[in-house]
Amino acid sequence: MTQDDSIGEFEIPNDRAIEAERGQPVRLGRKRDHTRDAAILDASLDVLAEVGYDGMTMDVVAARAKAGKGTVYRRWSSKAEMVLDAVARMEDNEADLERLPDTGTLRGDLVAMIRPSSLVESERRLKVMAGLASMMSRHQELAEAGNAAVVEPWVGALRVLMQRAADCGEIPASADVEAVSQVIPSMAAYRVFIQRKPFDRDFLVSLIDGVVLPALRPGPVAAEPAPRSPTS
Amino acid sequence: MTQDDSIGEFEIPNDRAIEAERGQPVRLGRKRDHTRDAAILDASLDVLAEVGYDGMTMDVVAARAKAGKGTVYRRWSSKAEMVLDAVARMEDNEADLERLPDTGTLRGDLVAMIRPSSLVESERRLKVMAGLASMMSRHQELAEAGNAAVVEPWVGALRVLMQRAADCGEIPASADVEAVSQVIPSMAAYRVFIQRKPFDRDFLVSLIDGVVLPALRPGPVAAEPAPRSPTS
DNA sequence: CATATGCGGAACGAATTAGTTCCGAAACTT
DNA sequence: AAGTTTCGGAACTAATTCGTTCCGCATATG
Repeated sequence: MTQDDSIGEFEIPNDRAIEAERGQPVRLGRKRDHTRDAAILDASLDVLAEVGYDGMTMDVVAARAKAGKGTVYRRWSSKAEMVLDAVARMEDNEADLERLPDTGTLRGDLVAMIRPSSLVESERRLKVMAGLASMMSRHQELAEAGNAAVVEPWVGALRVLMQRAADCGEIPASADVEAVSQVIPSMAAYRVFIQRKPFDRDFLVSLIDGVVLPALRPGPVAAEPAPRSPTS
Repeated sequence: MTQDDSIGEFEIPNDRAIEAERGQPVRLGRKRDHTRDAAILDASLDVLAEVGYDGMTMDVVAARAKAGKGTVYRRWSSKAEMVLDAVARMEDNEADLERLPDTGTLRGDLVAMIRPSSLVESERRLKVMAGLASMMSRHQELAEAGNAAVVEPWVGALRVLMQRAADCGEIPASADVEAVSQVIPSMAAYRVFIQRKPFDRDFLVSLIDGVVLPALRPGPVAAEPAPRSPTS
């Protein structure tokens, strides 16, 4: 700054000075529209669920989000980074799993977790996982993001419900809560992308009544059943 | 045939005539080496398990099998057909699942199915499935081939063991054998390509003792546990 | 021996696609 | 008003890969 600078200019710092001070750049020009971020990431997840990582092209994603590719690449430097971000942010929108039911019985709680909206959302997430599957074997970070966003919150919620039932004495303390809480998510994945059967309320209820609750039920304590003679 | 044809020519037909009659062409030239088929399909499965369908290139498969691409395309008209054949033929090599153990107890049978060679083979098959996953959502035929080759024989073997135990009265007739027989394969898939933890004997034994056998165990018959008051 | 096919390998053509660049218009700062 | 950045959209570049074709050699029939 020159000697001619007025005091006024010195006392009322310009935006560049503010930027330098606060580390929050006040940039010239049109501001970035951050609602486009969500639109692009959402389009990514849709395409991912439909055709998988390798079948997904940036042109299709941009077109579906009604965005130019320049807008996409201004935000993420590559397809891989965009997908990673899309998967990571799925984790945030899980209001369902935060407020757990408390009906008085474990069965009531498990059944109460089945709501039409969560069925649709869970199926979409499972399909996203399937779309990532072949990529996950090569990309460790992506596998962890997928697990953290799709499966782990679900397992965690079920574990809390089961642990609470164990603490209340509704199920025996010896129950393997850690293993059983993985049964529903893993069999859901098996059903959605191997069996390709509908992921609906009936399926989950029969899983709860046919596998989960029986596995947690108190049983003969250390009463080894007598071996039958081999049925040769 | 003309009137000049000798009787000899008529009675000893040439190879072309044999071909026409039997529909088994007797072709000129070097014969196709069918041991190359297996080498190429095996290389396909290896590459498929490593990098997935879309990451797999025909050049790499041919090179790994020490074959030229011409040799490959003489056998299958496209990458998709080759992979479909490779997956379908996996189904045949399942000697393990044919001769089921019969130890006298269900637990003994289930544990007896865990052998080092079957662990390795199962893990490879699960990785092949993972490599196909994103493709399966688009290609119905491939999804069915994968299921028939990898999962269904495994589920089927477990179902037989469990059904036999039910018939012998070792487990209650009310047990949901159909659902429980899917637990081990689906949780194995979950472990291998989502959790990415080792697929070993300890995992399977703890699954048998922590989930499968408890779920099949006789329990309080229609004894609804008293609801606790919600833990508000 | 003449002819025809299969072999591994390399080169080639066509199509796809990640990522870049440019356009005109809109929105923001100075 | 002037300058700067973002926007959607289109054109472009460079790399990859499927599938074909050709080569020289091996192996089969006639």
